[in-house]
Amino acid sequence: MNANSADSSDAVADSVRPIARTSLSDEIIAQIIGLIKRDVLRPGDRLPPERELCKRFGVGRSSLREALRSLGAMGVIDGRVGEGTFVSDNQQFIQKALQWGMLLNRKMVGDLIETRLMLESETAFWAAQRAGEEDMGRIEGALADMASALEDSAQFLAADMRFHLAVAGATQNALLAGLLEATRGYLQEWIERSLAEEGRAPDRARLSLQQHECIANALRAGDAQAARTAMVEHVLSSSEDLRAQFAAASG
Amino acid sequence: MNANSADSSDAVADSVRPIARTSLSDEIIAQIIGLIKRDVLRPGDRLPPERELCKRFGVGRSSLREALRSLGAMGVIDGRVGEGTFVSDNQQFIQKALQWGMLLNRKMVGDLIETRLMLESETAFWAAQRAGEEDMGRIEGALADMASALEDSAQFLAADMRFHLAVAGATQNALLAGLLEATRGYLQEWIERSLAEEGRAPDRARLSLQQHECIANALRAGDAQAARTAMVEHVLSSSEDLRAQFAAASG
DNA sequence: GATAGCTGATGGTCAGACCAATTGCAAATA
DNA sequence: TATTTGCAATTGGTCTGACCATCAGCTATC
Repeated sequence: MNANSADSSDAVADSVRPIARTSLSDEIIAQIIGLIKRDVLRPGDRLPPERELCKRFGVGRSSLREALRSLGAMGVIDGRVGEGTFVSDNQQFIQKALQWGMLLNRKMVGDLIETRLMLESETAFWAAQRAGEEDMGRIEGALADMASALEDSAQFLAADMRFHLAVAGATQNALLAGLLEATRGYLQEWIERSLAEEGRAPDRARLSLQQHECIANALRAGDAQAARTAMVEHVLSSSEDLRAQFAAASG
Repeated sequence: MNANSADSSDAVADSVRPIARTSLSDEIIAQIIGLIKRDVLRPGDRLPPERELCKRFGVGRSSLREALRSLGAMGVIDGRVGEGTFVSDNQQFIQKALQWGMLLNRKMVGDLIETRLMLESETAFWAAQRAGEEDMGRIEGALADMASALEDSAQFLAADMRFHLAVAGATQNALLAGLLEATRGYLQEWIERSLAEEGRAPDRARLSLQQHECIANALRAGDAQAARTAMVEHVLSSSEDLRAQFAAASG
């Protein structure tokens, strides 16, 4: 290779960039996401039948279906045979991601317990600063439900979850709320077992309720530090059982 | 509907649950994930050609390809025409999830900046308690690179990122590290602009280096509180520019 | 010894067909 | 009339076989 050709190839390397080689499916994905983003397609909406979408996009059914598959894998859409394909009501990428991660890496459950402490405490911190009346209503509603379900562990747990999700929502940070919801959703299974196998569920529930009241008070007062502290205390105490449960399950 | 049929249908409702109706693709996905989890397939490995996988799984190519598409959407595998399909070296579900979320919801960038503060500070907290010699080596190596690249903002930024990722790795919590890596990866673009358009990059870099040294010292000392505080300070100061940048871009 | 060109392997796409589940309507039934 | 039964259309799921575009590696050429 002589000096001349070397020069020209360097000049080319600086001014030329690889052309985008996107597959048909990827373009379809981009278009559908665009439709959802621009609210042309809303959660719950039904997409046109595949065969019609093929015509509209001008592609074969394989390409279209592969695009739909990708969207489905991310939980963006959801197909039901005989009915149609629907835009998911709740766009939960992060849940999906954790789901996949969990499939591939079981240790991740341990990490999840740990990460949850951080997520919960920080959501409490920010929720205290940002919760509006509506948010507080949801939070205290969940608290009331917990109080009236001390004997019914399933209902108690459901209200418990509502409480935490309401707090997450009050942060006004969708990403944070999504992360919390995802981790919580995954740990829920273990939490259930932990509560069920305990035997002394009512006692446990009473303590939990008390801790939640503490958190709610801090939120209502707008005291971010207190909210975080209360949440840390709660999560730590509830994590103990959880860890034991997990250790037993994975051992 | 008479009383008898009502009774029986209720009895059925209680004891019968919907049978799992998993599609072929989903089973293929499960099997491939199983192979990866059991280390039969390792990151970087090449899968058999599609046509051969079809025979082995005993399915048509559409089903197989839709399965591969799903895995691809989650970043588990990666197909290159003419070469083959490969298991991704880094399994980054969370990155993928954020990527999708970002496509669908632009506000998420704002949330990301906020969430990053929490992630960074908490990783510092845990890293201080768990960093081994190897981790500290990586961290201090990155710090040295930063020091020697004060004038080269691109290199400085790269070393900066290495620093933060090394800290994340030191937590020994893959989930936390993944979350941090994902958020960081996404903000990197904005961080670059923020540094580039500033003009006074070297000054900015010097301050940044100083803050990183502070963090590294706390980590080396195993002082978790100090590490967190130092990280909060650093991220807050660097976030100011970032926020301005983002506000300008989205405004 | 380097280059251009050929060949085979491989992912990407298409078309048409059939299957299975679901819905909705219409006919048969009580 | 009210309920059940049964058929037909719709729709996602799958299969087949074909063709294209791209890439790696080999081969013949200069």
